Amino acid sequence: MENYNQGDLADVVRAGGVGTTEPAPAPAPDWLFSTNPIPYPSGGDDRFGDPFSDTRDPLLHEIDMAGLESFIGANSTTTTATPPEVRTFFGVEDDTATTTTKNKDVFSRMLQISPDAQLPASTCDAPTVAVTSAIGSPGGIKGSSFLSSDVISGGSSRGCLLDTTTTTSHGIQISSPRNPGATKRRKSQAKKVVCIPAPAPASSRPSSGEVVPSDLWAWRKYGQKPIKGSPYPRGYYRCSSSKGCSARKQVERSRTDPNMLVITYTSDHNHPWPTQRNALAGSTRSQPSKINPSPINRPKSPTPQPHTPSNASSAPSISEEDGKEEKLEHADKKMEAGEGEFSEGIPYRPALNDSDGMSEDLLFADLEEIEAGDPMNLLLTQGFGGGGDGGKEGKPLDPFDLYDWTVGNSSSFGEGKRSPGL
DNA sequence: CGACTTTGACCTGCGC
DNA sequence: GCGCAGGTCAAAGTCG
Repeated sequence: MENYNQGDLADVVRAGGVGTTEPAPAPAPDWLFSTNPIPYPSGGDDRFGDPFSDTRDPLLHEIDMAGLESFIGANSTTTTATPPEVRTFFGVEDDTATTTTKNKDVFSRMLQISPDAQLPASTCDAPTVAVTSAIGSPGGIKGSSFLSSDVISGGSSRGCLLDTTTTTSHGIQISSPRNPGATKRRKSQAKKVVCIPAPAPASSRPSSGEVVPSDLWAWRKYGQKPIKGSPYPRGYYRCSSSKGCSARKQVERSRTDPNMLVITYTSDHNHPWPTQRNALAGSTRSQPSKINPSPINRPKSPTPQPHTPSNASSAPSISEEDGKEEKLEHADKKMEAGEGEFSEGIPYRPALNDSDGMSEDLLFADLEEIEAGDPMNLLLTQGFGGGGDGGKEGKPLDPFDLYDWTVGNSSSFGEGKRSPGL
């Protein structure tokens, strides 16, 4: 469900006004929220060529809007044109102020999407939550888009998925890389840009530095390039869950705000969520045990929901600066010990059933678990600051800790490590 | 052994 | 048409 369809890129991610390199002024621009209706769940024809587009994002299922309200809470700098749905979603309403200060902080760091998806790096410069409007999209912003793992789990509090689903006359071609049709549309290709606060500038890890949020999908890095004008390199990832999957994402730090990570999703997954262990194999490595996403990542629906990463830009990972290594290690050990794969409060169990056939019983049993002890759940219902993350030793639930930030796909993503072809 | 990361080279889109 | 910059490939090396 990459909820964006195959429309023109420009149509897909269209934000208004804020320029690219200039940090946006504090007040959120009008384009932050779509004025269009937000059909949720999505459907219709803007599915970006994803056969699974119909299915809702599992993550979506994880959270109920009510929870979101409190979860997303207050801060959002919203805008005038914010539709009720959206406002509610982001807790724009005043009464949502129940969210903790942390929550506010988190959102205060949220991103905005640049009008041009091509310039993601500059999009997140402003500490605001921006949601591109679904301009020209009959469907408007799809719920799943909002509730991507990025937004919810990975970025949930820390990031914002910007996705506008638009159907344009162009249509997108999802084809093999070398396929002219695909490569040709460099600028017209639909993309989703997600900005999330980055754990920290790669400074702590000069060479391997980037911290890439994980998500349910398995991504394999296939390239990295320095971007002109940006001190940070851009990493290129493709979905490794399925060979034929054309889903890709680019990860880079905002040139103006190193604390922000800009993730651009291109194309869509042509397969269901990875349910097999091996499908996540890669991610395990790059995102050591982290994959495990936060509870939120665990698909709630009985059947594996195809889903678009786009929504999920990320799952929880531990901040690099926050003792990520230790935590990860801990998590890994737990997994190995069978204490629960994906411990750390990460309910996601990809291997539950090889064939997507997780029984409802199991599923719901899991759900109960989630409801009972799921950090995200707590988060959603209680706001940040309180609950315990399953594996976090009862530490206060820090929104930032919640996310298991990967070490930039492990060791990769070293900044300036590579200067290929340039 | 399989999957991932790294990295130089190559290809292609896009602006001038 | 040219050159730049971005995007992808693929070989080599690494890791669990």
